[in-house]
Amino acid sequence: MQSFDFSNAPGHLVRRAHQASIALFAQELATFDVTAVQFAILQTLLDAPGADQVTVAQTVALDAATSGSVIGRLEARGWLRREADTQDKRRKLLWLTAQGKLVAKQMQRPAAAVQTKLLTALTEPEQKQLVQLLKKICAD
Amino acid sequence: MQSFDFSNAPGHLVRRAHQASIALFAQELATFDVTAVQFAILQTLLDAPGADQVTVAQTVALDAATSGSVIGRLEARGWLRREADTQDKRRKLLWLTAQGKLVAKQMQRPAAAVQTKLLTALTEPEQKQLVQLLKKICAD
DNA sequence: CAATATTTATATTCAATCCTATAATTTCAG
DNA sequence: CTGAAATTATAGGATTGAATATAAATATTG
Repeated sequence: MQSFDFSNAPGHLVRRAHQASIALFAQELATFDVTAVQFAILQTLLDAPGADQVTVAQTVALDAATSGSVIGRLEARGWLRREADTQDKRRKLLWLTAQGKLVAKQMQRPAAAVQTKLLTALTEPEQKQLVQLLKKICAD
Repeated sequence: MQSFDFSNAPGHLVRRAHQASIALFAQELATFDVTAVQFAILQTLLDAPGADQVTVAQTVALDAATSGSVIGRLEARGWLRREADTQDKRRKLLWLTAQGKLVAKQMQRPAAAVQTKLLTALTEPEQKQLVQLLKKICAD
């Protein structure tokens, strides 16, 4: 009398995989006390210094309200600063601080290790396949 | 000067897939105003009436604190009731109300539709493969 | 049996997440 | 140019989620 088969429901599996990913990230980057989303924002700004919040939110796949609050925490931490855009006064442009740049780079190696460990149960071809399949269902 | 390749990072893809899943669920079950986690708990109790919170939490893959708060909301909504276990007074046993049973069953069809729609971009063999791969990385 | 350890539920705290609304700007249409 | 529409940031509210601490009860060990 099985009501709903969770063990094979992709939605449920994706939630669990996300849980595992977040937990692994926290563990692997414990010294930095940073979350996966915070890391993503820092990396985005490493590549695109001076981006505004909307652009960052889109890059990282967050809505504007969420990115705003995460960015606020990164600012409080001294890893980035917000600067009003003189051209468009609605915008605030984001810049990593020197310390922000430094830690953002230091985080790259452990963050890459997270990706590896997350897939450790899979063979190499399976790993590639999973990434391809996930990309397909995430395509806008 | 690509710092970190998000587009191929499984952690990031899993987060986005989870986002998509949650959004689809909310949309497909809008009439019930229920979340995926709430649905999972209701289904668990349909199969295992009288389970305690720890058992439910394990079944659904949540920690006890989180499941406690979700269950509190379901109770407030009148979909389940908590009953102290006379054998073990630490425990509270959970039972769906008549209304809870009814809506839990009504939710099954749209919830199944979510699973289908989530994988709509994939071919049938790809769908099966994705589920298998996710199960592998979620295995305890 | 008594002291300790474990288990269960809950409260608290923090973060991420989204939604809605609001304020300030900017852009666009007429 | 003026009014309407769109954009940007932010605030507030709700849920999910985990960690930690606590209280109560049960189980285990000496």
